[in-house]
Amino acid sequence: MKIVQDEIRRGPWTEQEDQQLICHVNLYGDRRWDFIAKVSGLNRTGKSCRLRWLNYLHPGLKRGKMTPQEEKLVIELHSKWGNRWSRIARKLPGRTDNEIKNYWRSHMRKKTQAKKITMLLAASSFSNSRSSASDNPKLHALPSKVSRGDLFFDVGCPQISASMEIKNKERERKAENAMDDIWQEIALSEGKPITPANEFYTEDGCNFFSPELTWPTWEYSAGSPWKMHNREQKMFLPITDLSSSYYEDIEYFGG
DNA sequence: AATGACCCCAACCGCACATTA
DNA sequence: ATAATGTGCGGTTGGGGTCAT
Repeated sequence: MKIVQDEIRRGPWTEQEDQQLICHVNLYGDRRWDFIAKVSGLNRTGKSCRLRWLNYLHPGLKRGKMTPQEEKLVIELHSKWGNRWSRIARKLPGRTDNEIKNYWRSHMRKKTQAKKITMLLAASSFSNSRSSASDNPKLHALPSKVSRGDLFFDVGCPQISASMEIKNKERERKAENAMDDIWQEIALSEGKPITPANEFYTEDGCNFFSPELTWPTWEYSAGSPWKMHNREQKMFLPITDLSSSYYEDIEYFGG
């Protein structure tokens, strides 16, 4: 006889699933995700539960737009550490690695594109004032939609904008997806070469304005079925007496 | 108003590493 | 010592929302 297992659920979480997960994390702590996935009755994988908790349900999360300070810090830290999103996230209280990663991809790319345009325009007008933008193969390679309202600055050149309505958008999109290109572009636009992420790394060297992220963690009492691993202990700074008002005490944020 | 293009972000995947049995 | 299991991380994808035409 074949045991038919309930199919593992995927995709967006419902309000009810969220409540169930919160309830069980409160009971068992935010570790043993496979266990939580099983006992909660959620037909989700442990990984999925962990991700939902860390990226969405965690009480310490900060929602909303990145502040200019946060943006600056992300840029600074990324120049030091590269795509070490989780490490960068630890320096931004309430922000997740996923959030920073997404932010970087969307916002930094736009910023880079905008910079590239100004550089190309400057180069174009300097090197060859006779040729039009449409003659310039480099300008053909520019993204077709750079003048959206949320761009970091206004390109402000209607002739160029018109010339940028390029036909082969598919090719551009694929090119844009290459993360390495983005880093190269950023390095170029900043006028400095890319350096290995670890080269300048010191844990102390990044105290800009944010204090070390202190994620709330769970008390592991003697009676608790869970024990914190050495690795995990290292991940969290000591926090005293969270037991009484775990959620209420979680507030940081900013400077 | 309809449609297509694009952006944002939640969620997934695969891999690597740590821990446990 | 090692296989199995659990967790963390970086990269990628897909769907919904928004904007431009």
